[in-house]
Amino acid sequence: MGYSVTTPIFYVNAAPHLGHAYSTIVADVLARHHRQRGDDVFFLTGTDEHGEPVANVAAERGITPQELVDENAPRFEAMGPVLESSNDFFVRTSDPRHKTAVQEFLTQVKDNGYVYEGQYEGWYCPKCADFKTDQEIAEGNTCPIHGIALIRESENNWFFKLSAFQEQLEQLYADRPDWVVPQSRRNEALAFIKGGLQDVSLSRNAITWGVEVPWDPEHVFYVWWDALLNYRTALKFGREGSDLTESHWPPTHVIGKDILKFHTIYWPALLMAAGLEVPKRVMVGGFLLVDGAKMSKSKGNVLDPFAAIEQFGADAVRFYLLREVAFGQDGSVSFEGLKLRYESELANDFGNLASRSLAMVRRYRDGRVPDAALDPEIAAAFDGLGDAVARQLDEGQISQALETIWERVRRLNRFVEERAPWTLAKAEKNDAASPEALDVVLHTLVEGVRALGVLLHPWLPTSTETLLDALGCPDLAWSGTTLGSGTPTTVGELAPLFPKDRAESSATA
RNA sequence: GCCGGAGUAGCUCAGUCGGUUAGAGCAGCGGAAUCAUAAUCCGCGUGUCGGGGGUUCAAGUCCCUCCUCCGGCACCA
Repeated sequence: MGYSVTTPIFYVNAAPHLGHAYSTIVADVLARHHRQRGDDVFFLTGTDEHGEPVANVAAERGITPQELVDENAPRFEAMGPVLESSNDFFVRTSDPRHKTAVQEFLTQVKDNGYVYEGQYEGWYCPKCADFKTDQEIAEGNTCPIHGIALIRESENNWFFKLSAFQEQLEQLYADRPDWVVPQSRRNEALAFIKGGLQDVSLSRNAITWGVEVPWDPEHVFYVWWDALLNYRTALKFGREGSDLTESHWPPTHVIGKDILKFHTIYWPALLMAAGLEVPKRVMVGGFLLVDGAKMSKSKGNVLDPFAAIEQFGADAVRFYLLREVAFGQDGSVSFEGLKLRYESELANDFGNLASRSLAMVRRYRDGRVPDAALDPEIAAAFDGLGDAVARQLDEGQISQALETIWERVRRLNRFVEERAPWTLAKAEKNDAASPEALDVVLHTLVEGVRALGVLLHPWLPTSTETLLDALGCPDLAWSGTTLGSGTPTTVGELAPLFPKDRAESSATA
């Protein structure tokens, strides 16, 4: 079954930062999870390269827009491997294949009767050669960049008939209440729709850095339409030798709350205008805050994801961001918080659970996992777990899914204390007990740790593979989340998955 | 201003259709144990469930009102 998941495509004007990394990690968790389920996954990310801001920066630097984006896009592409992102393709909107597909798509929308010519009126800066939005206008009706007075101007413009989709959009939200998650964002979008939709401009003729309107070459498409269409166009050429347009539509989108309107109103309307199915689901994330304020470079207190990864590893940073901040809400992150969760949860809870489990099998059974029954209490605690986690991920409850799994991490540590294998081992030595009791404990424990490795793989891709290799059970298939389905027979050496000395060295922040 | 959401232990939050002594994690204090990365486990909270009023046999959970905070209110990538 085809499954496609996307991040927003990143605007190449600035350098990659934590926010970009966050969206990528969330989408990667979904992508990896679906691969485990056996889906044919296409995970797409990329860069948005057109529009006025890029053209402006290029002009200031005396280079062409294309030169600028060719310089910046690779920095975003390079972020993927650092984060252990498993994206299948990296789309760039300046790619000629994308541009052609955008033109075809929007021509179809026009042929379907949803595009017309009209007048766009607004405040215009002659130096920027573009219109300013109300929020952009500086004191005294001046340009925020050039400080000169803005003039009221209008230009011929192609419009998209958004208003024609008022009812269909309302129907969509009524039929599929969880189309946009979390609920609060869905309500926000719906309220906007109910407020009455006006048509929106589809093109600009004041600027040239964009995709040319095929039926009116003086215009380029307004960058948002061009950008949104990447989700569709990349399916054509994103996988060498095959066209995924049919098999991988509709996609699941991961976005940030700042681009809600484009993805939950404009985008589905545009797809309706083309006669296509709307996205499967839009998962809306919040902002990561530093000291309670939105991150800003000027504050200099930003948690630098790349420095953090260098010290703690990608797994730890992925885990931390998704664990600390409830997906969908704003949340504060810090270097101290990362260190705390690394030590208490990754090293002490999970890493140490793996260490102690394997160590006991080696110590008491020479590294051979005894063939025995599963402890009924632990079997019950794991019953239905894979399905529960899968359901939570499908519903965008990324944080809850991780918590659901973590309850079992704690449960297994408690199990060790309850059964005290070391006591059973002593009793066995004194011929006071049969080996069966200890066999059951060790077998259950190792099997539980293996299942956790499969369950946690989307969040901790590298360390879970190390763990599963040590158990001789590298299979990541989601069916392996069922207790008793894997059953390691021997255990190998396992170095600490999350060594504490990594947390020792001082913070770079 | 209008619309929406939220205000629960020091911190971050769960609390399903209203129903037994309001929960978890973290931090703190005390203890047990020793398989393990000095890692784990157990015990310990007199919390005005934002204030006030109301409905009900019964309200964190419904209604009203006030206070505080956040988000949205159209073309910002």
